Amino acid sequence: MLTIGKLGEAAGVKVPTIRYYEQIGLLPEAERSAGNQRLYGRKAQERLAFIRHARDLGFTLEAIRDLLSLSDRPDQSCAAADAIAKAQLAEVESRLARLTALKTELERMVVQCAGGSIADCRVIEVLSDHSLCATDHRHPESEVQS
Amino acid sequence: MLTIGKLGEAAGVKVPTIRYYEQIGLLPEAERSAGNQRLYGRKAQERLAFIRHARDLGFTLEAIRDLLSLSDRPDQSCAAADAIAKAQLAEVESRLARLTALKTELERMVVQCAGGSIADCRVIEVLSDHSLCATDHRHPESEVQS
DNA sequence: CCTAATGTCTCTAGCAACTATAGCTTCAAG
DNA sequence: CTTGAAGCTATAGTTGCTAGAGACATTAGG
Repeated sequence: MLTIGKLGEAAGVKVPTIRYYEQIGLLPEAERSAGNQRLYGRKAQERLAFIRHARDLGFTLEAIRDLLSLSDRPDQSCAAADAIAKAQLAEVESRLARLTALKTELERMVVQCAGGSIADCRVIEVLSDHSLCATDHRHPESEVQS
Repeated sequence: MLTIGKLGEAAGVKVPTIRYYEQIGLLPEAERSAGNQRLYGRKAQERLAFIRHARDLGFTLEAIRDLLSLSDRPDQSCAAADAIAKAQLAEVESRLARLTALKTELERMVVQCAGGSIADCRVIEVLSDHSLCATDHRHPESEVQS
């Protein structure tokens, strides 16, 4: 049995984050020691590793919640898990496309800057006027994290 | 003079967002009509367009605050603006690198899924075990939005 | 066995950048 | 003159944590 600190160390997750995951029901309530400290066994360790890994891949906690509940029912079809992963892939692809456009625009901006005064600064100028942009980098959908 | 609704429409920014920008001091306090409604002139319109455009390019509000104060002093060197833009470019590049790794991993995951039951699901399996991954996609620094 | 240092506990508040809600007032059209 | 849209303020919620306060638990050294 591991204390929360050891568990966090093992999984690469900070202690308050583990407590937070428990609080929002992503991890079950931990067993407690005589002195009321949380104790974790191998199952909890695996579950946390799963969460960590999915977070690293950019899945939201909501998606992870769904994936975890799927993984708890090994006899069911994996279509749902597949769909979640595909949605995440699509999300990542769309972010990639957008970031690529941003990169292009920022590069143009930085390269064109001759280093004079603000009055002639391309950075400020381009920011002031979208029509100076080569690509259409406008905010497409809502985007969060990662 | 535009009302807040018209301004938002013109700039592609939602009304509450404009009020929020005013609240955090990114936009100056607007003039008011006799009936206490906000009224905006061309300067405010340009400032909001600048903000919107910079947000679209992924700059944080803090960076935008700096860029705006730079653009208010046209006689100064543009080195600072250049540095902000370069930092943003670096940020975008690092996010791109990470997202590219994520995409690779998610594709592998999705392609390998044979569509059977959860028990044999590659998606779940890979999430359970990082050593099944081809790339090192571990969370490098902190990352936000965009 | 005692003490000091570290670890853990709960609870609350804060971060970015908004978005949503409630309950009110003002404005423009018919 | 009335109705409905748009505006006002203020507060709370979103996501995924992170930081802090103040109290208890555990462990290592002397």
